Amino acid sequence: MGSQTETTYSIGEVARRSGVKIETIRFYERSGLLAPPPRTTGGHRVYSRAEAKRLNFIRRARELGFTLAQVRELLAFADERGATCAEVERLARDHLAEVRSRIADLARMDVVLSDLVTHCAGDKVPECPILEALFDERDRPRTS
Amino acid sequence: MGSQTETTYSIGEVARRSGVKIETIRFYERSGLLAPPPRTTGGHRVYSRAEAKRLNFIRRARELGFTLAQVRELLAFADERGATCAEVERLARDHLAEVRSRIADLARMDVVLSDLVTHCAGDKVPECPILEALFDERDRPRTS
DNA sequence: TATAGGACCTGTAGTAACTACAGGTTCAAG
DNA sequence: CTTGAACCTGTAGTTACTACAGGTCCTATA
Repeated sequence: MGSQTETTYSIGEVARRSGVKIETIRFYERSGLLAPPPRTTGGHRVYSRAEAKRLNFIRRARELGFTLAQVRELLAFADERGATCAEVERLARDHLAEVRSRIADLARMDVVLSDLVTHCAGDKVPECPILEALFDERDRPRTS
Repeated sequence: MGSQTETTYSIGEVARRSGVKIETIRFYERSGLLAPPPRTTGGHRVYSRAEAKRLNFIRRARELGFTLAQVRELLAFADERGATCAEVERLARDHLAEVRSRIADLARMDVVLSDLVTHCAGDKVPECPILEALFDERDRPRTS
């Protein structure tokens, strides 16, 4: 029974180390992404180095645009330490496809908006071409 | 007092014509984007052609990624029929900048994700390079 | 040891922009 | 007059947090 000196952190410390805000950490705990940590006698959360790593993982995945549901899946794969690499890859590929489709959507908006703002010749015109264009009835989504 | 024959529409008709769902129309009314329309004696909403145009405007603006707050502003400009073209242009330019910044964010995600998925060599590896990379502590956001 | 004040606690409500009910009422066709 | 589609209100759920309010705890200093 050697008394191991394990480094522990308060929620504020773990927040600083992982780059995830305190409120968000508590939110992740409520959401089941993080196991409820042990507490001090006074009720303060006590974290180990492992939680900091886990939070870092979550932050990185979120920065890459994974949803929390996807992060949950990724963490499940990571937890079950098995030959699930192919599934992780599929998840990442699906997400990449999603990201590209969002880029395509935004690129379309860019084209139309760029066109609109170039047609706006200062404030000399009584009728604003931008407003006109928006009132226009073209491009109704197809009614299936 | 010539009795004018004004075409009127039910909420369902106006929804079909504008491409905005019924629930969304009611939501827009609650949100103050649409004035509460007159009702039949039974309480059903009665719309005129003008509301259909307005809804079409909202839909087009939303498709271009304007927020409802921005749509509210655009509609206010359109309502006050004045020399506010420059302000409309500013709003559109600001939004265009926002769209481009979102594209840049997504493009960065694309780069990292593409890199991750190419490093994943099927299921032959015991340790998944994607998970490894996510656990990695690089790229912490700067603590100001 | 007392105390100040920063860090922490819970629980609730707010954000954006809808969407999805439940449980009713009205309208229009036959 | 009856049926059933369309409409009505009001509330709650979604995503991923963020922002309180109103407390309690921890720790460094005097």
